[in-house]
Amino acid sequence: MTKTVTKAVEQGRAERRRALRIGELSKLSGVGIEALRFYEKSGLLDRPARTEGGYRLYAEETLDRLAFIRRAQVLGFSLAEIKQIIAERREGGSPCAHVREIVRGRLKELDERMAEMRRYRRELAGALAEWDAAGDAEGHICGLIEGTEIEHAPARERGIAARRKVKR
Amino acid sequence: MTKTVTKAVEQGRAERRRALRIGELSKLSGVGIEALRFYEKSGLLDRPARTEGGYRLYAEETLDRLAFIRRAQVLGFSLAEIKQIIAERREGGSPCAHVREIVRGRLKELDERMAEMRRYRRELAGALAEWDAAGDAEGHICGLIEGTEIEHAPARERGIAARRKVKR
DNA sequence: CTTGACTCTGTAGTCACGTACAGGGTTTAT
DNA sequence: ATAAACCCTGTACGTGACTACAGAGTCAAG
Repeated sequence: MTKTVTKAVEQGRAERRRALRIGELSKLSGVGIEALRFYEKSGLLDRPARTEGGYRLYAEETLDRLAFIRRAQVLGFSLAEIKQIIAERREGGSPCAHVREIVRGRLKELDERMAEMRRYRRELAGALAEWDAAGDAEGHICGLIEGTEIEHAPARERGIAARRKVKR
Repeated sequence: MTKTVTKAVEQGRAERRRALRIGELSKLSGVGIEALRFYEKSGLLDRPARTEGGYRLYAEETLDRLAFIRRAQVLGFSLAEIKQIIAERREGGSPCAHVREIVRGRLKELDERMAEMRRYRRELAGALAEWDAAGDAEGHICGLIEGTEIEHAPARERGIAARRKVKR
């Protein structure tokens, strides 16, 4: 164990200031401990060094990696995509072409989705106004909804895993 | 069994043209069989009549109900909300006040979300343009992502279960 | 009366992204 | 040397809206 500690210290001096244990990394990065382990299991984080006792020892670079992951997530990339990007990078290629492709697709999706949302907003607001004016009639569940045209709901709505629940 | 069949036929003549079996209802409504059973279990569809053998026999009104559900879904209501609306209606009250409330909330959410999406779009498109101009540098995974400001991602992103995966 | 299409119940699995234990072992400060 | 604080693995749970399946029973046509 002294050996490992020494190694960690050497690293701390020579290569990096210090190795982080999972709790420190969690605090510094804002990513929960469980999530860190989950990322490791999912291949988003490399398996870190360990102490003799089995504790994970992260290099400080991991903070950069995590920042990358968070940013990419905020940009709407799924963990699977992020993983792929990282893997491409590791294989020496520049993943940016791929990233660019994804981004272009995302932009297109986004535009479609925003158009749809505008339509939807119009519908909702229109229905609301109408209802305000007319009051509720009998014999149906709610005219507000029943009166809404549906005109064959757009087929999409898949693949925009984007921007869900990236906390903080 | 003759009794039930007779009842079904009476219904077919007197009240409604015919009772639908689950497969027919599924085809006519476009809602999968399993989903229909799931809706029943979730309280979105009333328990239908049954043949002696236990087959579900749906009144044609069920099509209206399903259309209602689909429309509400397209409008961004969750199944839980839809269920509540239907329940309120059954209890004699007009759910429209409640619906209106939900709709108002939805509109607000929607506006926020659209604003966020516009921001996001700008970020993405900006990053893309920048990348196109600058080419890729070394030493990082992808400047496209790494260069993106993150400025503390918006806290929201919850409660807009809206418009996900309403198929067809 | 038999065949094949249909339907039944109940349980389990899917997706994405984690969170929450339980039941241990390790490190560190005193 | 001991207690507090930390960490380990593995599994199960949570969401929302379904989908899949197994194994059994029912219905309509020929």
